[in-house]
Amino acid sequence: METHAGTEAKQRRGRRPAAEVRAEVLAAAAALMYADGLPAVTFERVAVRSGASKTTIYKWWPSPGALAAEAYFVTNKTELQFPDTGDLANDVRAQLRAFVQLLTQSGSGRIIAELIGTAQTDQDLSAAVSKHYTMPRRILAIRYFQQAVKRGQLRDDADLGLLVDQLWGACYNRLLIPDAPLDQKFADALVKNTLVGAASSTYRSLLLGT
Amino acid sequence: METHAGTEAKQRRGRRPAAEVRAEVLAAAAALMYADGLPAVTFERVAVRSGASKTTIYKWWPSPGALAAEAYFVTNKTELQFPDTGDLANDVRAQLRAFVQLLTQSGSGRIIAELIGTAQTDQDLSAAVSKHYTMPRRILAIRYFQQAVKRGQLRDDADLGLLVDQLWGACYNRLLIPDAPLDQKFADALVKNTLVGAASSTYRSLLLGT
Amino acid sequence: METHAGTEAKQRRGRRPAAEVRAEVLAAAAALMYADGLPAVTFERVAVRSGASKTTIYKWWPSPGALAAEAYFVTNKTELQFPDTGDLANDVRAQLRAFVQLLTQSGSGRIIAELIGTAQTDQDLSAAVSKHYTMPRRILAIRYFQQAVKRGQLRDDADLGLLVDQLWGACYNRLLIPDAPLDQKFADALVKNTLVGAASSTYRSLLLGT
Amino acid sequence: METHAGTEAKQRRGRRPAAEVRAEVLAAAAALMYADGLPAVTFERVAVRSGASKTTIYKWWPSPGALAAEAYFVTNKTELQFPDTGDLANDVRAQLRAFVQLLTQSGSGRIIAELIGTAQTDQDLSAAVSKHYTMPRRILAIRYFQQAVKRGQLRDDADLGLLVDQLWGACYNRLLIPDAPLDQKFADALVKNTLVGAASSTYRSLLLGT
DNA sequence: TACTAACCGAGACGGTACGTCCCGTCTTGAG
DNA sequence: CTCAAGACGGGACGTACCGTCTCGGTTAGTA
Repeated sequence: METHAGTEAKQRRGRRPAAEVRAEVLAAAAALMYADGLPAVTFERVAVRSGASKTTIYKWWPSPGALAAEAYFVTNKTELQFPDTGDLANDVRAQLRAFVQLLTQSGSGRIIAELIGTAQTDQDLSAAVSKHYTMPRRILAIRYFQQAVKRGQLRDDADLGLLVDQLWGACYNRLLIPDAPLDQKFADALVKNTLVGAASSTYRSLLLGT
Repeated sequence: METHAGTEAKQRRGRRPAAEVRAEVLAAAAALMYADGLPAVTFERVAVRSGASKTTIYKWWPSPGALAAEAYFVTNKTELQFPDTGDLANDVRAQLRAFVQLLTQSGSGRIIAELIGTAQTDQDLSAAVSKHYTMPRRILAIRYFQQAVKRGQLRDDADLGLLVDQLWGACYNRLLIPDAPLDQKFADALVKNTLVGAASSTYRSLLLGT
Repeated sequence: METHAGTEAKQRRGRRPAAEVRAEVLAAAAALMYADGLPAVTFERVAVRSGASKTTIYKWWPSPGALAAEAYFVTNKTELQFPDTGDLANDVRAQLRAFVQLLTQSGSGRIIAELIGTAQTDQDLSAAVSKHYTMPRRILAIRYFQQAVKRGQLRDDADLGLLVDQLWGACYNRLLIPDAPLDQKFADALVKNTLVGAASSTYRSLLLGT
Repeated sequence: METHAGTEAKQRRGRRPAAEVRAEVLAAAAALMYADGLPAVTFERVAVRSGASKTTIYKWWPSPGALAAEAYFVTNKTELQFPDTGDLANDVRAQLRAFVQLLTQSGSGRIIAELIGTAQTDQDLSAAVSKHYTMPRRILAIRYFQQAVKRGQLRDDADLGLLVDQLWGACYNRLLIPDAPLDQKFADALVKNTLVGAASSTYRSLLLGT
């Protein structure tokens, strides 16, 4: 309690409030991540930068990737919402445009790519990304699509989960395997094709006619 | 021991043919990769296992990832082909089924995922994957789609590159972000929806009618 | 398990008698020491093994070494005695043989060596060893020697403290710096030489004659 | 690259001559040891102070203690010699006085004590101390005693190794277990008693008479 | 054919991160 | 309100890897 204040060199031994430490660790991880990318988020550097000890960090996060993931999610607590105006194409287009915007304009694109990339060899990170990021968004989209089915905008037999992979998955694909550009035009075309299909009318009839 | 000095310990003196060394390095990298995954492919271990020196390996590959990529491509020289029977849906479905098969049944799935994952933080690997793997396959698919346009099976204004992302990209998405299963059923539904669209007939007319 | 919550997990709440806790701590320390040597006696492990908290242990012992020392002394409460039959050589020989026996046959040898060793860099342990172990034995020996002087078996001007170092100290030397064997033969020779000296009779006369 | 010299920040990567590195490591270890005692000699600190990497240090020394030992021996390359003037008592007294001097006056006493102490729980250090320090000195003393036997100054049946333990061992005992002072008076008394024995003349006759 | 010069692979080096263990201090929550 | 349970900062351990650089043996070029 420092009755006689003034000690300050010897400070910082012993226990500090957990919440305080956690916040500092996450802040340090976020700073490193935004500055130098995911590989810069090591337990070692985070410990030094945050003033926390490695022991403490190991107690709370299973891997540097998982720590980075939480740091990202905490600093990017975007409202999870999928506005429903009743106009399927418009709503989805708006969502996808925003998503492409996020991946390309802000610094988030690289970080998300690195998170997903690292998750391929880090089970804990993979679980964290799925639980706190991709899965909630998938569920939200599917709920919206269920409404669209009720409104008669989507076929009754449409595979709603598949739509997510065709729309957002295609964007992730262009993010992670950049053989083709990821932009608004792509988003718009994606929405259209997913809804109306790429087949010519004659071939379409053939496919459905059977 | 070593009564006749140099019988086999000294074997490795003098310079060996570059091609021979390269082959051994790639073989060692492949063995490590299949046994313990991509993180096991380090210059250090490959050097020990292959008998080559680190210096040599550094001369030829810019990063462990790039070495692993080449090791994978060399040991998986699948024929690049896209059989064209004239039946668009069937041809694409066959391709996608084979692709899903590759990603799920063989050990390739994990390795491809790890390669793409690591490529997010390894420019050299990213370039190698694109140049030797994804890009050639994208071009092949687009060429096929161009034939399908000529045959009147795809709309004239269809974005052919986008189709690749919707079909293969969706598969990669389920591989890299495993929130939903990647199987034959998914492949089939993917083909159908990409060609005919998910919109109900009424909403489809609305979208196209305008 | 735990149908009625807290049946035995919560057992350790409320304060337990200090004596009981002390005993458990010492028992845990002794167990660790005999099993894995002195370095295994850490506050951390003793706390876990004994169920006591580190705070408690810190309150009673200044260092792991001091704790280990007490654990050893408590479990080895050998009667402090120096039987006096009146026969100096026999009495001392018996004592020394028993001492060598202790150091070599039982597991005590290693532990005593480690205690003295660690005491070189642990003031508290050094003090504990001296106070509870070496010093009492030194005093006992000196008292016996004083009797021997009175009986006319030792020279009046003999340095009695020095005799302790020559007898027991030599044994400690062979324990701590094992360049030569520590056995009964050594003990016997030690006693003889300490009493009669190593000089030849002529050289002895020369030395004393002056 | 770096055709134009002058870079100096990037220096110190890659390999440096082994001898140079070894010397710097030993110097750093010695400095730490003399300044703060043996516990200050950790691989970590030595690495930082010497500029060498931990990997390198681990390659050459099995434990911090062994490193410290070598650092001590290197900086204290005292001539190994045992001057033989033909006067046994004088020669031994001179040696012992010098030894006591070393242990008490210079800073060596504490270091030797800590080395021997740590050796109790460090096999590698124990071996190093024996091989490079105690054993050579023991042999030297025994050689001298053999000459004294030839000269008729020591009894023919004297156990020469035992004399070492009685003389130097007793000193080590007072160093390591400081229950009694270690000084010149002690050294002198030690020499005398070891040669002529502590028994009174009557008791001595009794002992020998048998 | 001997003899030297250039080259190149084997592997030692500095740097950095990993994950673990321990010490000594301090917050916190159970009694 | 007290005190032990145990979380915290600090720091060392021993290992693995990266990327750089020295060293010494081989080969090729000279006498």
